[in-house]
Formats: sequence, C-alpha cells, structure tokens
Amino acid sequence: MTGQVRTVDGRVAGRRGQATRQKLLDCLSEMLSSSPYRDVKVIDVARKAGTSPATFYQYFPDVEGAVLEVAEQMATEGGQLTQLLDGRSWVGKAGWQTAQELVDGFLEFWRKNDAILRVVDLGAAEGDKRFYKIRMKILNSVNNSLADAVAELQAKGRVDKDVNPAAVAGSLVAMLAAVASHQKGFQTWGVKQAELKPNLALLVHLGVTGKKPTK
Amino acid sequence: MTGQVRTVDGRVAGRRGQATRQKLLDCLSEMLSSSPYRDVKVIDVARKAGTSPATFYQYFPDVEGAVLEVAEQMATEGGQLTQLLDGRSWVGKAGWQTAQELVDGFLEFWRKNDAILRVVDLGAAEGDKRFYKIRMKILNSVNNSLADAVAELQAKGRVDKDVNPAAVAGSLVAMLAAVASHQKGFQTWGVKQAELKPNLALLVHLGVTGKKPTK
DNA sequence: CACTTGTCCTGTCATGCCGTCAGCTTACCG
DNA sequence: CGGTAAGCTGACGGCATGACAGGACAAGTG
Repeated sequence: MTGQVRTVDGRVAGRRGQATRQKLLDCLSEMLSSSPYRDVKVIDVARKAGTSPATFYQYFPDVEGAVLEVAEQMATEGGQLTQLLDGRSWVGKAGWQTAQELVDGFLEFWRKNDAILRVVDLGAAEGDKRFYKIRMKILNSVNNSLADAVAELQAKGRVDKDVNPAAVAGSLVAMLAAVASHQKGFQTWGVKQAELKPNLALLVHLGVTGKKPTK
Repeated sequence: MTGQVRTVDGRVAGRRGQATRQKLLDCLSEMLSSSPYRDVKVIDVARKAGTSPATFYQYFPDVEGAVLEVAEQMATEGGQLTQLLDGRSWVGKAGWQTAQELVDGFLEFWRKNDAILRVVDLGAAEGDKRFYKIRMKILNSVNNSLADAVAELQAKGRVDKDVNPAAVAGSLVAMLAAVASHQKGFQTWGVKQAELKPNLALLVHLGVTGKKPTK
C-alpha cells in the first residue's frame, strides 16, 4: 500500500535501516509514555536508541512526523476493534453482553496505547488533519457499527425516528475514548475501575437501544 | 485567598507589573488558539506582548507555569456551570429541558475556551496533578450535581440500585467534554452541530433517568 | 584480494530558543 | 530632590535543531 520505506533524502531503506527506524519509533513510544509530549526531544529519542540525532532526521522530518508514524501503526492494529461489534446482537441478554464486551475491549485498547492516543487526540483537537484522519481510522470501525445498529433498530420501530444514529454513535464512542483517557480521574470521584465498566456498558446499551438491558 | 501576586524572584507586583503579566497571559491564550501547544515558545509570546523573554521569566517559571495560570482563570469562570443544574428537575418535560440546557451551556463554554481546555485535558491525561486538579474544578460542579440527581432518583426507586451515580455522572460529563473538543469531527460523519445537541441531550437524559424524555 | 557501489551512520556547524544575571529606567514617597 | 523598590532588557552560556559532507560498513564483481 505505502510502497517502500524511504529516507527523508529519498534513498530506499534496507534491512538495517528499517531496523534502526523501527527502533527509533519504539523509543519514541516509550518516551511518550514517560514524559509530557511537549518535552519529548529528538536528542533524547536518539540517545535512547543508541544513535545520533542526525540519524533520526534521516528517517523523520521532526518529532511530529515520527509520532504520526507511531500513530499510524497503532491505528492499523486498532482496526481489530470492529470485531467487538461485527455480527453482534443488541437484543435481550445478548445485547447486554455486546455492550459489556465493547466497553471491555475499548478500554483495554486505550489502556495499551494511552500515550500515543493522547497525542493523537491533541493533534486532532488542534485541527491537524493528519491526526484527525488517524483518529477517524480508529473510531470509524466502532462508530459505523454502532450507527448501523441504531439505524437497524430504528427501522424496526424500536428506536424513535428523530434519533440521529451517527450522532448517538459518535457521542458514545467519544464517551468511551474520553473515559478511557481519564480512567485515573474517576478514582478521585470514588469510582473504581471494576465499577466503572458496567455503568459504561449500561450507558452504551441505553444509547443504542433506548432501553435498559435485561441482565 | 492567594494573597499578593509575586514575581519569580519574590518582588510584589504593582499595578504596572500586573498589567504586563496579564498581557502576557492574554497573548499566551491567543497563541494557544493559533498554533499547536508544542510550538508555543516563550519568545513568541513575549514578542506578541511587545516585551522581552526576560520579562516573561520574571512572572512565570516557564510556558507550562503560565498555561496553568490561564487555566486557573478559566476554571474560576467555569464554576458558573453549576447554574446549569442547580435546582433543576429531571422529571417530565422539565427534565428534557434540563438536559437540553445542560448540553447547550456545556458546549458553549467549551467552544469559548477550547484552546486552553485542550491543553488542560492533555496535562491531566499525562498525569500532571496540577492540570488534573483544574480539570476537576471545572467538571466537579456539573458532575456532583448530576450524581446527586441520579442518586435522588435512585432513592425514589426510579433508577436501578446497581447503578453507580458517580460513575454514570462522570461518564456523561466526560462525553460532553469529548464531544465538545471534537465537534468538527462529527461533521465528517455527516452530523451537523444543530443535530448533535438534541441527541446529546437524549443520551444525558437516558443516562440520568434511565428513561426516554417526554418532549 | 582489491575495487566498486550503495546503504547507513555520525561529526560538525550555523542557527535559534532557553533561562539567568547585572544593570538600567521608571514610578512612588517622604 | 534623593532614596527605594518595581519594572524592564541586553547580553550571554547552554542546549536542541536541522543540514551537510564525509566516513564506516556490507555486499557484490572481476
């Protein structure tokens, strides 16, 4: 799809080059987890990777460029999130389970990639289309499936006609993403991780079906 | 409460000093709106304020310190958000109106302060307790009111016992904040601002009362 | 083995921002 | 008018940035 990996000055990267490139990306990922985005410097990433800043600039235009790469890789993995919803039912007990598994899978994915997702969120909120597109790529799979589910229930008359499936789905997905980003924040409100999940699932179920789940 | 405003080196700031200090904060605010957080430099803020970098460092330890100040000022204004919920009813048509006005007021506040709120969100997500506290200060008022409303309905038996009021309220508030941050994103999903609001209100109403609103 | 080719890395350098200090200017007060 | 404290800035060492040319290295060739 993306063709060969190329250096900034146009050379094609060989085996060794790709290895160092990936090492730089991995080290960048680690840095993002351990220090504020604003303080991540090229020189630190390079040092951590046991190489020099000049090498970094051979593969990436700047820190942001490398971050986009990390984000892209994560977004590709994130495509698996569709599986949480493909072919699931929103009716009866199965519906409750669908909601629970969606919440579970979503939070888990976010927890695993929280550092890079923070930055993607920031970039998207700042209006950067590249980050925005990546955020879409991750959320779209879940969002579309949710919107379809709402639209389907709507067609059967089980959901009010004036509900906008895309708006509801988007809001629910945004909620999941936001809660995942600030999981620690809930502890201050006296809410433990284990308690949080069923309540989130409840909200998702309510939003999609308009009704309380049968457990 | 906070006593006198002091410079970094301990002098008390007079009228003139406070003016330049505030001017620096205002210019910082503008910069945050127009360029990515990562690219906001002390020298740019100082230039924009018609002063020198050295002056900046007289009032703030660094960019982050100044950002915290801006955020603090905004958080104080944000206390007004409580008014959106104080003494409101969640029953019948009034309940629907309460939900609508909450969504309206919340989105408006976020739209007005989106730049600084982005940064606060980032800081909080990165685990910085100072930003985290400010985010709390803003959200707590809304969150507590919502949680109280849920708990009250729960006491009357109108909401299931296994619902955790704080978890539900927190999730709804997080949803509002996230949607507000990414309002532009919804346009890609074909959802217009005007359509978004009632659907958000619906989700809030569903979350708080467990039932569809009577319009 | 010497030679060539193309990939890969780094030393070095000009540039620009950071953060501090000493010292100058301005405002206020007796 | 002189003293004192507030207010501001030029200047400087330090460090990150980003570009380049050249050296190191692996692999193939005669």
